[in-house]
Amino acid sequence: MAPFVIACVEPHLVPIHFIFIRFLNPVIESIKHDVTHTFSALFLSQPNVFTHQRIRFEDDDITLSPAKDIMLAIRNRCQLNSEDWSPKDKSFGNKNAPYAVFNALDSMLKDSLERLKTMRENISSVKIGLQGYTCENNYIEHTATIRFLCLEGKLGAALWLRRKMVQKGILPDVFTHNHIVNGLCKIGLVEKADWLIREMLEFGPPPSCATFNNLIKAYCVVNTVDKALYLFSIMANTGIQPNRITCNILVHALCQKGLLKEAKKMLEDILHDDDDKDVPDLVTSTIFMDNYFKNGETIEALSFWNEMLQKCAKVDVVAYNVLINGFCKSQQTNIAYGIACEMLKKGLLPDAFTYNSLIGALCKEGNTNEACYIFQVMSKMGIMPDQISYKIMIQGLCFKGDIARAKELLRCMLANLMVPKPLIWNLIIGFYGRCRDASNAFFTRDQMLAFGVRPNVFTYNALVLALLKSGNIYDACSLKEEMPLKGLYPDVITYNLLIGAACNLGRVGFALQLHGEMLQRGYEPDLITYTELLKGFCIRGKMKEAEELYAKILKSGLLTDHVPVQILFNMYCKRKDPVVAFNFYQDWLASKGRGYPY
DNA sequence: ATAGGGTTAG
Repeated sequence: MAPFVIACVEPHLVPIHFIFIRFLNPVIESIKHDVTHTFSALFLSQPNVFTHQRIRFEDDDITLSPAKDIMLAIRNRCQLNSEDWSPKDKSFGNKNAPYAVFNALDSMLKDSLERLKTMRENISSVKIGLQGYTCENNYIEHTATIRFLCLEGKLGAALWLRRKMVQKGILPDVFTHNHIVNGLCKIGLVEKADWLIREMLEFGPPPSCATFNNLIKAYCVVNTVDKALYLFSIMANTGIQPNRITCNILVHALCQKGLLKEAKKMLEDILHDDDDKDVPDLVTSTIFMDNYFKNGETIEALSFWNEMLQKCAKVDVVAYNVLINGFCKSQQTNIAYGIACEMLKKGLLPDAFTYNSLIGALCKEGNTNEACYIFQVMSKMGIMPDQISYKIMIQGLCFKGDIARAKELLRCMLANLMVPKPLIWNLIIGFYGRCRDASNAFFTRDQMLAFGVRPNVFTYNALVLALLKSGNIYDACSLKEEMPLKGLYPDVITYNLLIGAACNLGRVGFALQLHGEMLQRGYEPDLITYTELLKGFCIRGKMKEAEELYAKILKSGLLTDHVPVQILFNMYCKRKDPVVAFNFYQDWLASKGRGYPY
């Protein structure tokens, strides 16, 4: 992908890089060949291994070819991606880009040389493995491979290799197992990780505190804190002492669920006989401070900060970031700014989180000039803006209507070899949609596709909006039909957009047809759907249907804003039914008094 | 060596 992006950004730089590729390619190819052969030899000595296997687990199964994955794992360390090498799109020529591109080329060169080095090392270690075939060498090599496979997310292969080792009577150590547990959790196979820990408890190696922490964290992430707590109790039963990290994982999860009191209680219980319980843990305090800021309780948050300053040996960048973000979120950007300066004076360097918080706050204030300035400062301080920085800036600029600068930043990303996530493209497309500029919306979508970014439901909804705003309901509907062909499905927003547009055109029949289709496909209409339909009935003067629908809304308990009420009220007024309108209004007030939300 | 807190979310 990287060379492809360079090609698009700076076509005139192609020759330099091309020479570079041409120079390295024969070397790379010969080594790739060498690696493949050495590995084939290694694996072919075991007949069943090379055939593609289907590994079946108790509760799930993953189709994979472990040997291939393992070989790829080794080769990936050596691979230079020279495939996508074609200068296609020349529309991104930008005079400011060469420096960035040279930097990128420079780092790619270093990277490639680095890869060549590891490749040589790998080959020699494989050859040692073949000739010597000592157990110790194999053990080190295999556990390293397992770890690498886990980092790559190839857990099927990692588990397979582990099983092979176990079958040969060699048990990988607890660190290797922890990598597998962590890897399984990262790709969402939490149950599988749970199984592995049970396996470890039964057959060894005995799980460590870190093993449990991995799984406890995973259960918290998928919002099954009860399971995490259960695991916590298992831990105690098996004689493994929970540590600070265990506490922090659980405290964090409980706080996020709004169970602050429970979190504090648990902490007290665990730290009951801890000698230095008077010295607060920096991470724990940071979690509490963040939680209080998020609940809008600034004074409590600050009391944690003061305690940290007094009792902790030193505070760190994360603690400062929580403080800065807290003030940013409460729209006290100047204070946040001041704290960032104080942080610098203490010798703590702000990181991407710090800058992103500040930029976000400035954008929210509408101060995009200042935000742009901080954005530049960030780069000068050596912190490269990440996808989030760009997202915040582009969103702020689009909101302000400054599409020129927003697009400039998009170009900047591409020049820095960052491929913008769909969200960022969607912001630009959404802007054009709101401006009724369907042609630029689709042009941006095409650029997105050209950079290999797949549109998502939000992209389609933005495009549907663009078409509807420019009065083209027919094409908007075709777009909805196109979605399943691309593996995407319209959602409630898509339907609401179309239903709303149909109603505005007075085509209530068509709106109802869409509503029916929505129900048929299993989508639950929401308040917006009903509000749009209500509007449609009122526009066509179908008072009976409107009133029936309103009754349905009331009954469903969906009425959480005043819009449907206002639509009906305006209708009664327009129809010169002042008495009806007044009574309706009175009824609504009374229902509010009885505890209805609106 | 592995595990903990902070920035986005249409």
